Amino acid sequence: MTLSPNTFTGEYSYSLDSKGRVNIPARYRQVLSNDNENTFMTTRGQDTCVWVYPMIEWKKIESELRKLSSVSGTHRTFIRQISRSASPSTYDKQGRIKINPSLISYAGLEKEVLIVGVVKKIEIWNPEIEAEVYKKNMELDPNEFNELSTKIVI
Amino acid sequence: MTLSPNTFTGEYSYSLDSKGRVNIPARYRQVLSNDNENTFMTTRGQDTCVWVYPMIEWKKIESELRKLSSVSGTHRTFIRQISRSASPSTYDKQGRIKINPSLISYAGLEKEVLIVGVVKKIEIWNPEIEAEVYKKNMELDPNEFNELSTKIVI
DNA sequence: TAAGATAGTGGGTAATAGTGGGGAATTTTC
DNA sequence: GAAAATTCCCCACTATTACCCACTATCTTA
Repeated sequence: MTLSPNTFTGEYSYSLDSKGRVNIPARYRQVLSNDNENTFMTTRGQDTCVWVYPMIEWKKIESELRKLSSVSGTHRTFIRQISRSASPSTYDKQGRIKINPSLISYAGLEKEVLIVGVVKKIEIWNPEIEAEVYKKNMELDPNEFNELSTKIVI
Repeated sequence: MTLSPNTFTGEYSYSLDSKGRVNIPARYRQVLSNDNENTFMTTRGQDTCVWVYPMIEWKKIESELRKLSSVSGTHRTFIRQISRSASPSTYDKQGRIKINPSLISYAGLEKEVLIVGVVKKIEIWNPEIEAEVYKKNMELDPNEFNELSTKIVI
């Protein structure tokens, strides 16, 4: 079926090899539109993980970032955080992209990694860290979630 | 008679086979509109069951999720929780879809499963769990039902 | 009620996906 | 400019998946 292009869902448990490569799940590659030219932008996530954007989606972010004035300190920090670590990566014949050493250490990645599709982008987690973050988030304000879910999930 | 498209009612008792496949009742397949291309999205239900959306219906949720900004931590968590368990499945020549191992274990599914049509989507239950949940819900606050009656007329 | 059509279940096999590693090409460093 | 390091491309192995076929039960129709 023609799934929505450049839209990622589901989670996968894959491995990061000794060369710093991770597989992009086949299903994700299949929904990538051609104009991405098999390329993703990898960058630091807002959470402790690596964010992987299809190139097309990244370009939208770039233009959003351009619009944000650098006047506000928060804005500057935000732009710096997301932009400084961004680096493109094209997947090889086997469907793997390379993750920078600096991103690997930022996200605390080890051999086993958790890949999560979060609609517009892909997250790469150390599964243990994700579990902690998950637990912490569940303790957070459930009202907001309820509100969101009554609006969105049917 | 022509039934409403993508509208599911009635319950069925089917079996989940050793490969994690369940049949979609023939009647449900018959009311599926063509633009679904025989594909469903399977996700974790709010209750202890698997939710199965016709693709068209899921895409509405997806587009709502796309509107949320990843700058908000709550939004990020919300998107992640909905999206991570979602995976598409096209039914085979025999009319079966595949249920992820993680969804099977979440919903506690065993060989015999209960399939319930809940209008916009389909639920897959372990029949024992469903019976418990049903019992518990009946004991719950009848006021909620009264409140519902102001919203919907049967 | 007999025969054909449709529906549900089980399992085998070819194709695909994921993982590891070798070696050529390229870049970096001294 | 040579040695070392890194990157990139390719091949090979294994596990998983998707597709196909077959059997039985049920429903439909004449």
